[in-house]
Amino acid sequence: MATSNRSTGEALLFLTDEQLRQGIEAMFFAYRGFPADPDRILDKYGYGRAHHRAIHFINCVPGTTVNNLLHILGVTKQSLNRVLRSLIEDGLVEVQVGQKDRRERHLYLTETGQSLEQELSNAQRARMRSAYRDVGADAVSGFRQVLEAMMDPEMKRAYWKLRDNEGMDK
Amino acid sequence: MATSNRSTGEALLFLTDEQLRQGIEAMFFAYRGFPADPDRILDKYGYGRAHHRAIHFINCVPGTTVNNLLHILGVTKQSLNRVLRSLIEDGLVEVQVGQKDRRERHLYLTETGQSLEQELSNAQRARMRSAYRDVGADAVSGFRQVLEAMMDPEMKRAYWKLRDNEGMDK
DNA sequence: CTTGGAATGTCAACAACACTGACATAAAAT
DNA sequence: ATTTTATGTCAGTGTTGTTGACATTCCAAG
Repeated sequence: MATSNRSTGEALLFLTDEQLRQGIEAMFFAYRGFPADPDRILDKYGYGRAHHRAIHFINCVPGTTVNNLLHILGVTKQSLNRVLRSLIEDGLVEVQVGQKDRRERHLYLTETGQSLEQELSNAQRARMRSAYRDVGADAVSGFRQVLEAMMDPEMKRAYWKLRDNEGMDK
Repeated sequence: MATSNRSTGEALLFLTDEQLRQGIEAMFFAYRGFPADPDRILDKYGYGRAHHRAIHFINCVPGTTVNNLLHILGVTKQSLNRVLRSLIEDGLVEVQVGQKDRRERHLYLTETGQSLEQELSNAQRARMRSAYRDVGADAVSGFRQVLEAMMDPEMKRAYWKLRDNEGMDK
């Protein structure tokens, strides 16, 4: 099991139940305030976190299909549809019927949608940036490593798929 | 808008919008699967995440008052009360009227409650332990540093208060 | 002792966001 | 021609959060 834990002494101190519990609680408290800044903005427009998530990932992968978005977000089509409908009605999201497969609906942010995305994004990045700056590059690297190691294989795939898609156009 | 830090060179590469966005998404995907293992256990008992959180922190700070728990969890008394009521009815949580101030209700886990807490805790720790082991102590340290830097001041206080309370008895 | 306020509990109504199940439509695939 | 896939929609339900209103209990100050 252990690779090279000679004495199993303090080499594994960070694996004690106590240390693990603190990590779990750190996740809880960090994530508790994490969406607070975007929430304030969303409130102004009568939207919730579900709208934010949809906007975020449509911006990330412009032209994504409904089905793809479903899997990224991990919700049912009924749940997503409710959110999408209001975003489309309000002119933040544009739907384009697929050219190759006309069953598919490709989703894009309108200019209005992009503008809200920027507003939300800036708010959320500000918190992250401030935290990153406080701790330095090495800590950030560790942060990312642990998060990626914590993901379910399925979610890790979604995460990397997004990173690969970056800069790609349809 | 662009955070190209040409003058400062690559020293601040981890502060680019792109890097920050990836950090945000890493948080999203990691937290998405984070409560999955406990959720499966809670389902068996007909409980939800709110019950888990209450159980977790009552276990952490035995004898905590309702009001204190309220602030830790960041919910209203009505919301917490619904959860507590079912936990008390089911015999997982015991209420003790305060001796000094008899308005206060001090909360404790019963043996049954502790047993469920262990079951949940073990499941959640397993994921965390596996992630920690994969990345090593340095990354874990960075992980914790970033999370703590991300917390709201109020939540940081709650977090440290819990850590101080450790090992204390009433 | 009376009054005020704090801590708690309870009831009702409501909203956001998730779920399931059922059904409809259009179009691709076989 | 039939099946499968992608999507949308309707109805119902559940968890978890919210406000607002009101009652109870009890400490503390006047």
